Amino acid sequence: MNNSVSIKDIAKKFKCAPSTISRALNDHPAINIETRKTIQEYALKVGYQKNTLSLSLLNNCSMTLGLVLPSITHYHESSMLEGMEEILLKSGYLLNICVSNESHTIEKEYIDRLLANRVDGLFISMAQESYDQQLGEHIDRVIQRSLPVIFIDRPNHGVASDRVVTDDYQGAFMATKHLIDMGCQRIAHLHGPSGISVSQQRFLGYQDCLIAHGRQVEADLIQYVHFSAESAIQATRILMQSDSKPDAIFGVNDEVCIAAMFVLREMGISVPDEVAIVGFDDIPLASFGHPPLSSVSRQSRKIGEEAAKLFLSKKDQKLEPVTISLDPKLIIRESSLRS
Amino acid sequence: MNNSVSIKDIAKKFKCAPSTISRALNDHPAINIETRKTIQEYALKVGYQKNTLSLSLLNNCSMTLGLVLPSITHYHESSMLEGMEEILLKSGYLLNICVSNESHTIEKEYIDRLLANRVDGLFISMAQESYDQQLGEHIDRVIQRSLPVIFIDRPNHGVASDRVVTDDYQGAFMATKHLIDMGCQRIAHLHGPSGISVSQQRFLGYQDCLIAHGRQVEADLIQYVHFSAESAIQATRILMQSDSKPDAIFGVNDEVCIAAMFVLREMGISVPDEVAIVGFDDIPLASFGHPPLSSVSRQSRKIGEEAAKLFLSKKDQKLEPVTISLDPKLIIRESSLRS
DNA sequence: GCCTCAAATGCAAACGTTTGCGTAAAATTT
DNA sequence: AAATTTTACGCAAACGTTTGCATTTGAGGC
Repeated sequence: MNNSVSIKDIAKKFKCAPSTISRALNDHPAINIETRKTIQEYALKVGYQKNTLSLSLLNNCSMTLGLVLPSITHYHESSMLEGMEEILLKSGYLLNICVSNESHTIEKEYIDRLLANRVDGLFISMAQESYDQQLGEHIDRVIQRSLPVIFIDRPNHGVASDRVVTDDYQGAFMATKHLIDMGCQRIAHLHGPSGISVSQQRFLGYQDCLIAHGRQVEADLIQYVHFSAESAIQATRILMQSDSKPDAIFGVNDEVCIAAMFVLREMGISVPDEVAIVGFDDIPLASFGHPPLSSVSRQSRKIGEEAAKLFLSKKDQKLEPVTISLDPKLIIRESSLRS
Repeated sequence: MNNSVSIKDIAKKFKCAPSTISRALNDHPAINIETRKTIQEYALKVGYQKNTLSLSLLNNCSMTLGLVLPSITHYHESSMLEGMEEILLKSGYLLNICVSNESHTIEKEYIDRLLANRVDGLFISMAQESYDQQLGEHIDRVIQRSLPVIFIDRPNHGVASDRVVTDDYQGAFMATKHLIDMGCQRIAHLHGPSGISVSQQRFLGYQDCLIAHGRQVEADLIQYVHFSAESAIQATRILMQSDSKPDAIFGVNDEVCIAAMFVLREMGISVPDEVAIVGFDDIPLASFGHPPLSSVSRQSRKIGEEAAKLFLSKKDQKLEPVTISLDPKLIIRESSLRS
């Protein structure tokens, strides 16, 4: 069943103490250089591999981290994961991935398992359920263990904590400003799920930009959608069939905007001339939309990198909570370009 | 630094042996029912959490699995991961995610770490480098440990092994057949990276279907691309600027097809009338393409589920290697529909 | 008061590795 | 040759938990 060879096994072979083998394998100078070589060669031959579990137990350090996400299928999330992996690979860590599917129960269960497995730190983007109902005891338990907890995108309520986020507010402000600059008069917003920080910040940026430019924030120009394309279809129809149609749409992410452009095309409404559109996330396919979709790029990959780096700096010294806010960048393409 | 409370700590508090605490927490009947309750309450109060590492060491079973993927940003991969997670969540496992970025060196490094951490099994989609150069010793080492290894999408060379795949050949055949049925005469193929099983199978399906219908397989109708949209741009231009233009394109995945449609639109070539297009993977945005993209759906999520189930059935009994091949499904949309 | 039995709990080993300290033998210095 | 140093290795504890077996305690039967 278990074919793995241990230091003890090797010790028996050489009729010496396990400590000698351990030192030999770690190239400890106290061991005769030839003995070392012999042992190392033998270990290689029989495929010895250090059992990290015993060390984790001993040193209270597992070199394993947890990443808890509501989902992973969006480009932003998977791209962020790749950035994180790149940094952690170099530092010798492994990453446990946990998809909560926006469920508080699942999130809690995963965090329990991660704690039981003694991860050295936790990256988390909180499930909507946890965020909505302000359920944070499962996170508190992690913090009480004095484990580094780094929030990604979605913070927890109230408590000061380490965070890595895009400045969604600023991104939304820029997008809205751009639409205003393009001469749009009635800018609609496809608003993301209401409980989520990202949705809220993007809405606030949109709202404040309108106000800052002396515009009204009209309730019937705001439609709520999920992060998926499907949910944007009906929302766009409602917007365009209302008495006071918008002449621009700022969407909470690119998927909903691409779906919106699809509906507009179906309805014979031209983009950007009749309705200009700006999305958020700058997914790879945004530039191949019809027309190419303007979007706020949020440096997804870099968010992962920064989160990983933040952990590395936190793990040794106890520092004050930090919020790293990455600047979004407005990528202007045809969907919002009016002459 | 380390705030976690152990069974020994509790034992001291109650002035009894660790074994008593252990039994009490596990509701062992040998322990007085009231003692049990007292101890359990205390454990809850002080936030005791079992240290799984010690058990992993003892039982040689970590309840942790490894997943090694070339990348994670494509819909197919992340969706597969979600399916896998769903099953593993129920079974109490955690998943270590490792992104090899198609590099053999990184893949090897990750597998080393996974083995050192004593994962109970491995899911892997091999890096192109490993596959191309037939480098498989790192995998062999895992198998020698008699750990369940389950290949996803990309198999290893020669060796009989457990696999979960889409029937790419059949999917490509269906797509090509559909284009033939639509009256297309010159069907081009955007061929994926040549070393990869998925590319090869899809090309073979395309080729065999053409031959089965008495068509020629013309070299200048085949263009090699990467899996990304960008690389498809030039390929499509070359195809359409050649002397003998195609009147249909079957692409190795949806991203390249969406990019191809973009170029065609730029060139004023109508889809599907002048060029019909069918992709592969059926990503969520396929249906919102201009026009909506026909595509072969490969049940990505189910691949993950099946892989996880296969592991669960393998972990106890040693069974013969199994290949689970999921049927692809052709989703016909406007991009290939000719009247 | 002695024996038996059951109930409740303790002991110790095990998993694999590291590491401070001890110790033997060999090499070097007086 | 004795004293000292160096070299090379062994011993044992530690990490947290489980578990078979031993032990203690108390109750009940005779």
